[in-house]
Amino acid sequence: MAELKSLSGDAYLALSYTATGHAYTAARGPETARGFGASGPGGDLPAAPASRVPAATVESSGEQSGDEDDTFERRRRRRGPGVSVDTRRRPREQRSLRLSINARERRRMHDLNDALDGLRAVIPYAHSPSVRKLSKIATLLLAKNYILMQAQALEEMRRLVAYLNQGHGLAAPVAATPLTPFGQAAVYPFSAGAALGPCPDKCAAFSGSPSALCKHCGEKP
DNA sequence: TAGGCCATCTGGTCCT
DNA sequence: AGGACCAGATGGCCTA
Repeated sequence: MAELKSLSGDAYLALSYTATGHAYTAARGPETARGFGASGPGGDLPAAPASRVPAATVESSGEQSGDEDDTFERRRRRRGPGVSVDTRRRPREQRSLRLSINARERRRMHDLNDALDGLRAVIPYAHSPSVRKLSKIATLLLAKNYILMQAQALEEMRRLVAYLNQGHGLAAPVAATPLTPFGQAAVYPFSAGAALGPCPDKCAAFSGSPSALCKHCGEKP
């Protein structure tokens, strides 16, 4: 269960992926080794770590490479002629335009990844070098659930304020459901108190329902 | 080795 | 026309 161990114990408890029922995991290689490096020799082409770059990418990314046309043609043949960038352009112009489009797309994806990194930075899970980075899908799902939890916390807070404004003291219970101060324990998705659940990995401890992200969900404790 | 996750390339579509 | 966005294809790396 390394996937879930890679997160703080309860990080996944509210996580589920019901749309397709797929069991996503957070298992990943050490992301620190990836990163996005400085621009490569091709100008604005980022120097993606060679270890992650497909061979064809390496060839076609280097604008100065003598093999790039071969690679381009190979890919074009593989995919069939299709509609090239602009059939009225000369091949050299086509190639140049294609490279520019590729670079733009690469930048766009890097921006997207930067935004995801920003999201990872603000959602609560164990951030440490020994913990794998959340996958993209896990990041989005966790963020969604975190937002929902925060909204719920806000609502609890409003109820508490309204209650206090009616002249009641803090000593009295606010609602039928017992609340720890400010109701946080009831709404915070990763509280240590939510350690009991049907899943051996405690992933369903908070939501009370098995997480599709946890392979151990449904197993007998 | 299979499965998960990812980066990149590519063609298509829509928008400005 | 050019840029942004999207989805499919491909191949590499990592882990169980």
